[in-house]
Amino acid sequence: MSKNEFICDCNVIHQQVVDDTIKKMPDQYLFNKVAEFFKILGDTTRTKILFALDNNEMCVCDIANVLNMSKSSISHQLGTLRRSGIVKCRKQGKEVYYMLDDDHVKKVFEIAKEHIEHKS
Amino acid sequence: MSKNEFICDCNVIHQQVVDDTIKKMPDQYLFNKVAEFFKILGDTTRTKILFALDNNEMCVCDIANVLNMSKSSISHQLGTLRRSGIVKCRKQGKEVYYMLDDDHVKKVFEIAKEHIEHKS
DNA sequence: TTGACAGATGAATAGATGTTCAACTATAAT
DNA sequence: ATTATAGTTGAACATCTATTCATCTGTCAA
Repeated sequence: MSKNEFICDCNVIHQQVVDDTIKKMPDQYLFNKVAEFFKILGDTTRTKILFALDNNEMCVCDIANVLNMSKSSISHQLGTLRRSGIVKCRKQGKEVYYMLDDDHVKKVFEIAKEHIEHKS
Repeated sequence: MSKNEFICDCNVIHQQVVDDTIKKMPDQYLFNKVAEFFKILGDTTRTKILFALDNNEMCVCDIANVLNMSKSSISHQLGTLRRSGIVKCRKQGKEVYYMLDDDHVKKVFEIAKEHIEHKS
């Protein structure tokens, strides 16, 4: 595949607007990162976990009980959240305690709630 | 499936924290809505479309050209964004112009960018 | 040392999702 | 009326992803 190959199957109607917009578009990397961030938040299980951790740090078994889901499933999702830098953990004995590692998540949640309340 | 059936396969370790957290959890409906909102934003094509519409309204062909993607693909994604109340459109002749329909989206994007810049 | 339990992890499966393709509607121009 | 173009839409396909299952590690207690 050539770098300059065009996939688009239709004509430009407003050349000026298209050119200006292309000039202003950030690079692919940023879009991927942004979409990745939202994708992480776009799952019911993960949103519940993050909400549960909003006030307290919690161990895996406690989170599993709050959500009434299997330990394994929760552990997988916590791994995803940890690799994304959204939660962090500390080990104490047999247990692993998870907590939020990003103030941005709280803010984003607030705005999402506003959006939903506004639309409904 | 009974309403009271438990799927969780492990013991509660901190009963007080678990009880308090369950009490504070919003209902299923809100979690679904929040996750749905983020899921919509969690796709590179859609994030690009929203960014492109940040300054100007644009017709489908123009957006397709900016992203160098097929008309059909863009139209499908615009449908998704419209059904979620994130963009709206107006028809003029043969063309359909799309624009952002939610101030919350801009705010959420700002915070996402902060998050990414902070982590990298 | 042995048994029990918290947690992690890879493979497998089932369900969700994005793009393509083809067919369709609607509007404008000849 | 006919033709061309903008846009929509449903089906098909390929890819991605969440949960489950089985297995593994590490820590504590007896």
